[in-house]
Amino acid sequence: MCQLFPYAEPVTRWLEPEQQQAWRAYVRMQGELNAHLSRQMSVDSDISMADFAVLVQLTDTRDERVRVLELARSLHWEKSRISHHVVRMEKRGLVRRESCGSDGRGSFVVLTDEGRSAIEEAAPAHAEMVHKLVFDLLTDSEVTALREISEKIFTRLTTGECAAVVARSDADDAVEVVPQESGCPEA
Amino acid sequence: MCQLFPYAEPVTRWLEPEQQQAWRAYVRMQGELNAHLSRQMSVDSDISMADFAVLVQLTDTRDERVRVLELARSLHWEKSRISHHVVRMEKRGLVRRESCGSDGRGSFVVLTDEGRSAIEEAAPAHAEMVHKLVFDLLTDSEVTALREISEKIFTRLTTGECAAVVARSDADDAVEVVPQESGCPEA
DNA sequence: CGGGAATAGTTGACACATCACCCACGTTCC
DNA sequence: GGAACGTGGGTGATGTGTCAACTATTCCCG
Repeated sequence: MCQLFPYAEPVTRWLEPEQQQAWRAYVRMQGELNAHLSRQMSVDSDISMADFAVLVQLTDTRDERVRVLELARSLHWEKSRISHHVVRMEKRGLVRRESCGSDGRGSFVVLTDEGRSAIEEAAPAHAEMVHKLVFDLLTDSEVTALREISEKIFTRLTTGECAAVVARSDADDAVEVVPQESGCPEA
Repeated sequence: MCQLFPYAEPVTRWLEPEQQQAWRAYVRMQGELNAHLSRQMSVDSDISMADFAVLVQLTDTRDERVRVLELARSLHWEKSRISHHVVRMEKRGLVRRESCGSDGRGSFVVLTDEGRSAIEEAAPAHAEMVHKLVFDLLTDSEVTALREISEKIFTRLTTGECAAVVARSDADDAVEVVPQESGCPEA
């Protein structure tokens, strides 16, 4: 709508006041919540949220071993991020690497005993924190709303055009997206 | 419920299934949304979300100059983070530093012309992105819910015990919080 | 069989956040 | 006036995330 300018000076859609308020509130909350949860976990369990996420994936798997790229996909991380992170976790003894017989390129990430006890120590406090900071405050309908809002946005992010530009596991996988301006034939 | 263990093995409050779903959805969404917005901004405006946040604070101020710690407080950043970041932004010409006459310790961060044009270039695309990824998808009541949920959690985070442990602008400001167990006189 | 193309994963440079310290200046109070 | 303490701000080491480029293997197809 409202293509007022023949030479297409882009009409900016700024946020309405209520949208502004909601957006600012969300951004602030999300930043603080992340910071708080990260700090809490690293203070009383000596692992980071990122470590925790990796360990959760490992414990969720039978055999407690996962291929590196499968890890990347389930966490929505870039493969280089996973690679770096696994190196660091290996140095700290949380995981171990094993080469994959059937595919010479591949390698497994395997949970160590130390890794298992780390997550077992961290999980209860983390769950308690999430309760205290989130679910103890929200009504049932707010919990539902939170899920629905999150799912809508997430779906938007991972399907269609957005996904094409952004959902890439690394630079060399990036699909070359020429915008194409489909609705706008040149003057 | 279920205090089965007389010697108070801490009973973990795990998340209910609906809470689990909501929490997972939120975490995934929040991660992807952050990533997407950051990438979009750095791709088509050559500044980061952090730069953007700083520049917004500067343009919101009369005179376009702000004291460093005031910046830190309004952004809820640690002062060392602001300090490092201002150094980098200064190197790229987005801001300039000026010493403060009335207080020999202090210094101002001042918006440069280059900084102003950077944010003016970045803002419309960012606003459009927020529309496309968030507000175009949500009903009015969902927008309200998002704000309320965010405000509740944020308030929880910045008041009371949480704030004491976590809301610190830097390590040496950290209040030494001895838990004190106020409701629990020693045996 | 041979020669791309895709796949699995690594590496190095850089940007960024945090932590623990540090220093300079200002305030207060004796 | 100066000791003690608070405040404004900076520094360097370290851990982490991203990008771009790279190696090694496997797949596909003629």
